[in-house]
Amino acid sequence: MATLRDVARLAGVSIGTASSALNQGRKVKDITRRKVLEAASVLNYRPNGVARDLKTQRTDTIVVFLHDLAGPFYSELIRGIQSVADERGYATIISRGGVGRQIAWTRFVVEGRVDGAIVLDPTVPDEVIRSTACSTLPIVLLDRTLATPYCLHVAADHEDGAYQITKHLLLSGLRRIAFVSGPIDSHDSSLRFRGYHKALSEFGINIDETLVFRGDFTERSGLLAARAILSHENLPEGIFAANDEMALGVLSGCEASGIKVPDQVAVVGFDDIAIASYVRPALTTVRQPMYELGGVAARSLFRAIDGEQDVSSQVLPTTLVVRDSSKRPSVNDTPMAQSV
Amino acid sequence: MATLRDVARLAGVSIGTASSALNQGRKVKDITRRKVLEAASVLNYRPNGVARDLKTQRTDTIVVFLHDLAGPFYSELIRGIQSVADERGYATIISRGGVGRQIAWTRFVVEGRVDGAIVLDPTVPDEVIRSTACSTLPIVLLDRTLATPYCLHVAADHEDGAYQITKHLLLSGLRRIAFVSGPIDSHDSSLRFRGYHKALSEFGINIDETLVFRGDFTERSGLLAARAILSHENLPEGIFAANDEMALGVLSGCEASGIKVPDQVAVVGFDDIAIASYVRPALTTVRQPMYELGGVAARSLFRAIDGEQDVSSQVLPTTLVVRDSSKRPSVNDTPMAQSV
DNA sequence: CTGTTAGCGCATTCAC
DNA sequence: GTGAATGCGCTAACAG
Repeated sequence: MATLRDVARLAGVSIGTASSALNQGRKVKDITRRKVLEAASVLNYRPNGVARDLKTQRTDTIVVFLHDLAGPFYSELIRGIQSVADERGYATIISRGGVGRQIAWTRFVVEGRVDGAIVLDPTVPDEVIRSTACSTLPIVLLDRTLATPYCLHVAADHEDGAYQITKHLLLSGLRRIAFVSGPIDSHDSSLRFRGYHKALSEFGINIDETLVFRGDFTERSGLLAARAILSHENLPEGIFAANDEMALGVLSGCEASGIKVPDQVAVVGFDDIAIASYVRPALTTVRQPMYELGGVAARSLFRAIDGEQDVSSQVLPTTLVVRDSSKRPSVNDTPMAQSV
Repeated sequence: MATLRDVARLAGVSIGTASSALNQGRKVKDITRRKVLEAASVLNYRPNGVARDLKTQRTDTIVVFLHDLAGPFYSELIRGIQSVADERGYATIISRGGVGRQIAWTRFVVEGRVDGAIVLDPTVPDEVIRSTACSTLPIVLLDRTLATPYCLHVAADHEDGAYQITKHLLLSGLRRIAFVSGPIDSHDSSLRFRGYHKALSEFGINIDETLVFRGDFTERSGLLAARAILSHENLPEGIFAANDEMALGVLSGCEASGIKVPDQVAVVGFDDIAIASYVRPALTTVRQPMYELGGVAARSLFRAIDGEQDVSSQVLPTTLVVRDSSKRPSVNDTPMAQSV
């Protein structure tokens, strides 16, 4: 592989001149530039990025850590991030969770092969983040908070989303509403539960412990929860699953038991995954503004990279998406947003 | 940020010794190593990966270029790739298409910040790949062929998959089968058409040009194709859409026109996306072994990185997935009961 | 076992 | 405008 030195030699100039001819560094006579460019082309010269990064102490690259790529909204998130990274001429690299996450974390974040990181992966331990975030490596946390320097937070308003969707059920006249939670250590799930709780309180309803079930965000756990719920002596009127996957499981469970949704029981979820609008009945849910979240996260990160000190945490609003799974036969509902 | 020199000084050893104490380079007396480790810990030392990459001329990183992340099987592909990259201690970075693709391509591939690349993105021009693939940067192409050195190919057997699914319809007694293609320049779509053609030929049926429609792999184009097809003077008995998204559009089109699937017309797709099993009727389709494809691609890439010369192209078998959308009434099926 | 030294390839400062 | 020289931080080869 040809190096800058080879190009310079062939062009009959110094290495410094070759460098500034190739980049827009200092002024170079037009003839000289042409010579250098031609030599570079002849030798099929490609600058060595690693050497440049070492010299300039910048990589112009950010990394995004995702737990999994399967979710449909991750794509939106990435698009949002990229839209602002592209503008700045930064490359965006995506790293998926799993076994290799530690390798990637070490390589990119700890060993400084990127200028900043955005993390949406609950399995990255707090302490790991705390011990790596620093002035040369700011980190933006999505859907999680962690009070430590050089660490910013961006999140959708899960609590409000849960509040809205619960209220939607309450306004439809439902009162006995079951809740299927995510894993016990899920921050999102707690916030959603809080919103659920808040809406009930406003209607003077206390949490009925027998109507709260624990899932783990998988479809299967939703199915199991549905079985438990449907075996309850008196059926709830609504079921709020803390995410759509579980809501799909609940739907299957109801179908298997011959319970009609929404006539006998309304079912709602959270996230608005793609399948939500395809399943029958189409699922009422809450949509997070993933594209915007990505954009805001990236902008915050760049501000931190630029050395701005106090970039505050940000919370973005969610949207209620009303579909068939919560449409009561008798009630006129008030659709806020609409489905595909 | 502390450097190796700082650590060495604090530990009272030479920089070379510090280096070999931190890595598993050469033998270091246990006491010395302990001193170095402690100094590193005190200074919160982190090795500079960029400097190391420059020195060692390796990055231990591969990049995967994907057109989009939204597709559900991309996640599987990545998992397959990672499973083998992880084993080798390589980091896997994912790069999405779009505006930033050029930035990423230049930065990672051209400027040598990775050791190899896997490309599943039809929008990367052939010439770009041809001009960058070299001994220091082998490239594995997924679902595409390009005869050029240091460039390998891995693909699912699209033709055979299409052949199988068409034959499945033929064996169900259908004869007039429409085909909805992808974009004209899609290699995948051509191969699928070829399989369709081959199956028909075997049954002594010639291609009926009036039954071939062009789509662009989007759901919307499937819907449009369905409209065109259903306006045909005599309805076909089956519709083979070259991918599932379009098949979903066809399904919508049939529903909108009051055409019953599969009773009046069978509809099949290709890819087995997640929604395929949720839609009603559930979609008959062809599944690509994405996880395996990823694994095979990564293994081939590593072989090339290791300097092996002739790594041959590989083709992996697909699987027919029969669901309701192709079940003819005569085949004794109860359209009343449904299950996931 | 450990210290010294020479680059990896490039951008950049200082002379001219 | 251009050339020569310096060093980014590290690994590895060479000497002790």
